[in-house]
Amino acid sequence: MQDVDDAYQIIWLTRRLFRALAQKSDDSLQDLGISVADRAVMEFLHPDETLSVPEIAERYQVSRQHVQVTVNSLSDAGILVAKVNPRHKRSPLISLTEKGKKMFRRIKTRDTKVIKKLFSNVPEKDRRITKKTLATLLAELN
Amino acid sequence: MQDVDDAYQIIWLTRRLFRALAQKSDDSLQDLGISVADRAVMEFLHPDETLSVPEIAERYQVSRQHVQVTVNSLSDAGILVAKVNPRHKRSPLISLTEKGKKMFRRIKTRDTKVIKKLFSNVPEKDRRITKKTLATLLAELN
DNA sequence: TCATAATTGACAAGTCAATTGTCAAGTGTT
DNA sequence: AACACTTGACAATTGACTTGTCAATTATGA
Repeated sequence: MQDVDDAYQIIWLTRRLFRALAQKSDDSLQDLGISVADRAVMEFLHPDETLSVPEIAERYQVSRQHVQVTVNSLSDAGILVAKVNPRHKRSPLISLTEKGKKMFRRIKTRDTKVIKKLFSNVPEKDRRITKKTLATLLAELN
Repeated sequence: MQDVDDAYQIIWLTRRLFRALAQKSDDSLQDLGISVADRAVMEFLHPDETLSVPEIAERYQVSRQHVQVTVNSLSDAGILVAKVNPRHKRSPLISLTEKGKKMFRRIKTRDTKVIKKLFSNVPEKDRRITKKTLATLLAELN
């Protein structure tokens, strides 16, 4: 059962890693008053996407209600703007404000530093294979 | 920035995969009335570990209070037993009951089937590399 | 050995990412 | 015009955690 053993451990490691990453991410975003969910939404809109809430939800693979809440709070904070959607009166198009773009650039710059350090001991080939493997697994699950 | 790009995607994939796995795991455990957290605790005790609550918490990297709650509920369900700890009157040693062992074996058998299928397109070498990469990242974060 | 510090179970309250369900307004289809 | 679908707003709930507090127990170091 050696074959299943590695598989099993990959799954276990995915859990652990997820939690550790979420923790780290959370810490890093704290001073900006941004949650991990907020960050994810911003990512879909950066730098110049213009999407309705249901569209974001679909890409994020999350309920539209959840996205709605975070879009609303980011809008209140002046990070997102809603522009009239010619195709749907009730469902405006959301995009980053200048403030939002600037903030996301800042977030990404910080992340890049951390990620570089995090992956400093992982050779490029291994990164590619890991990426491919995870993508395969994810595809298999959907 | 190609190097950071793969890294970035690995992190993103870890998130996605975690959620997809949690969903799957949840579905699979539903009929047994076991949560993902319950399962994790059972895993640390299977097949014949005997640990106190704080010890489980340390291995799980989770607060002892959280483990306590799930241990209590699993004990109520007859899945775990507490035996007197000669080294600490207030902190009994926890282990799986026969019922608990049987249940975990069942869970693991089911999982193995799913995992085999899930990894059917991932060659052994890639599994090893993925495992190593994730372990490296996790270690780096702690 | 004795005071003080650390560990532990029980209980409580809160957080965070997410879900499901419902309603009424808006849209598209036949 | 009738009907089904989409959407934003609102509400309630879930699951996996956290932090904090209390009182009982155990470890320690002068």
